[in-house]
Amino acid sequence: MTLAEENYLKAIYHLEQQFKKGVSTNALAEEMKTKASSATDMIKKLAEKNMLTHIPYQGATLSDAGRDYAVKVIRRHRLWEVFLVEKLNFSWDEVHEVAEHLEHINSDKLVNELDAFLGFPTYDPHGDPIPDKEGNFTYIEKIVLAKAEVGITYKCIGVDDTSSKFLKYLDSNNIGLGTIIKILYKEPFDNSIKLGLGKVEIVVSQSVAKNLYLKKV
Amino acid sequence: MTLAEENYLKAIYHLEQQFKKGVSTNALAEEMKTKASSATDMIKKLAEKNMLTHIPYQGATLSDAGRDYAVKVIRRHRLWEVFLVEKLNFSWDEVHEVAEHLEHINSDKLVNELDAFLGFPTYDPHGDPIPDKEGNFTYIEKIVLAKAEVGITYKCIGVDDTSSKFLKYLDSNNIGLGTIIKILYKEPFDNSIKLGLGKVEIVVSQSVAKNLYLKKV
DNA sequence: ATTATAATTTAGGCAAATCTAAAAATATGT
DNA sequence: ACATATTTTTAGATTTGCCTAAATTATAAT
Ligand SMILES: [Mn+2]
Ligand SMILES: [Mn+2]
Ligand SMILES: [Mn+2]
Ligand SMILES: [Mn+2]
Repeated sequence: MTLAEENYLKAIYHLEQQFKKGVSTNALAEEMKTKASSATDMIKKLAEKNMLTHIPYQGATLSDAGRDYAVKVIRRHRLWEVFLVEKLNFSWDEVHEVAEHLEHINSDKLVNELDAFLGFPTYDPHGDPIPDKEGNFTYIEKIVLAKAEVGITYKCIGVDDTSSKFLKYLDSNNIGLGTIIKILYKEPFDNSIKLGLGKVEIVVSQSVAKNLYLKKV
Repeated sequence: MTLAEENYLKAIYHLEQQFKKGVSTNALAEEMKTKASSATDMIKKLAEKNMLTHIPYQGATLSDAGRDYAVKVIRRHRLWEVFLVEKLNFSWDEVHEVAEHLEHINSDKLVNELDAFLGFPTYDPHGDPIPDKEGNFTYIEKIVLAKAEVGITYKCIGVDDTSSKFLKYLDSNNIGLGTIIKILYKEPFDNSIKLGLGKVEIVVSQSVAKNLYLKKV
C-alpha cells in the first residue's frame, strides 16, 4: 500500500462511517482535496487490490480487508498524536499534520511498542478512540453540543473538527477534553448556545456547537 | 525536498566523507542500489536546486546548502534510532530500516523536542555522532580494529556496517558498544585477529576487523 | 598513438499520482 | 417525458523516479 492509497482508504473509511452508505466519487474527491477524476482513478486501483467494491456511477464500499487496513492507519495516527502530546510537548492543535506523516510508517513492532510505551491509551488528544492491536474500538456514547439539553451538565469528551483554528479557539475559551459544561440557554434565532464553564458564561455559535462532543455527567 | 532527494543527499554526503573527493556517478548508483542513469538524473536535479555542483564526467560535490540538508537528515535518522532503542525496546540491529523512514518527517519541532526528550544524546546506537540543532558533530577519534596494536586494550565505540547480519554476529559474541577488547594476536596469513573479551578469547575475520571501531582505554 | 575498457550521459519508455477538458450516465424539474 | 443540471467517467498530459539500451567521453594497455 502506497502513501496515497493509505490516505484514500482512511478518507473512504471516515466518509462511510459518517454517512453510513457507499462513498461517492465527489465526496471522496472533496475529502481528499483533489479532483473527481483522481478519485475515480484511485477507486479503480483500490478495487483492483480488493480493498473495496465499486459499481460505476454508484459508489465505493470498503471490503473487510480495506476496512481493516484503514483502521490500522487510524490506529497509528492516533497513537502518534498521543505520543506528540504526552511526550513531546505538542499541543492538541499541532499534532494532526505531523501524525498525518507518521501514520504511514509501516512497522508492527514500532506501533505496538509505541502503544505499550504510552500505556495503551484508548483515546487520542481529540477524544477519538484508538483501536487496539486487533482493530477493536472502545466505543463511547457521545452527544454533540448542538443537541444537548438546557439545564443539564456535561463533560467535554471530544471534537469533530481538529483544525488548528478551531482547537485554538477552544483553548482561548478554556475548553478542552474533560471540561465541565452546563447548558444555560439555546437561542432559537441563530442556534447559538450559552454555556456555563465554572463561574464563567460564554456564548458559542452553531458551528462550534456542531463540533464539540459531550457526555452527561 | 522529496524523499528520494533526501536519500540521495545523504548518500552523497557519506561518500564524500568516506573518499574525501567528488562523488562519482557509479559510486552513487551503487550506494543507492540503483542504476547509473538514475544517479545522473538525480545529480542533475540536485544541481538544479543548488544542493551540489556537478561537472559532467567528473563528479558531484555538495554545496553548503546540500551538506547542511544532508546533516539535518542524518540528525533525524540517528535521533530516531536512539528513540527506538532507548524507549521502544528495539535492538541495535532493528533500528536502521525504520529510521530510514522516520528521518523523512520534516518538522523542526518534532526533531528538537525528540532531541530534548532523549536528553540530547551525542551518539546513536551504532556509535555514530548525532549532530546538534546547528549541525555540529562532536567528533571522536576512532581506530578501526584492523589497525589496532597487539597487546593494547581498547573499548568498542562504534561499527561501520550497520546491517542486521553483522550486528547480530556481534551480539552472539557479546561485543557491543562499551565492550573492552584486548588485542592478543594478529594472524598475518589471513589478517584475522585474536581478541580477549574478559576471560573469553575469540578470533575474528578481517571483514569483522574492518567494521569495528575502537579507542584506547 | 591507437585500441580496448570502463565510466558517464543521453534517448526513450514505464508506472504512479495528479490535472484539465470532454464525454457519458444519472438525477431533477416542470 | 423531456430538457437541464449534476455526477461520474474517460481521454490525454504532466511530473517524478526509475529502467534498458545506445551513444559518448575518459582512462588504461599495448
Ligand atoms: Mn497521511
Ligand atoms: Mn486525532
Ligand atoms: Mn531514508
Ligand atoms: Mn545508526
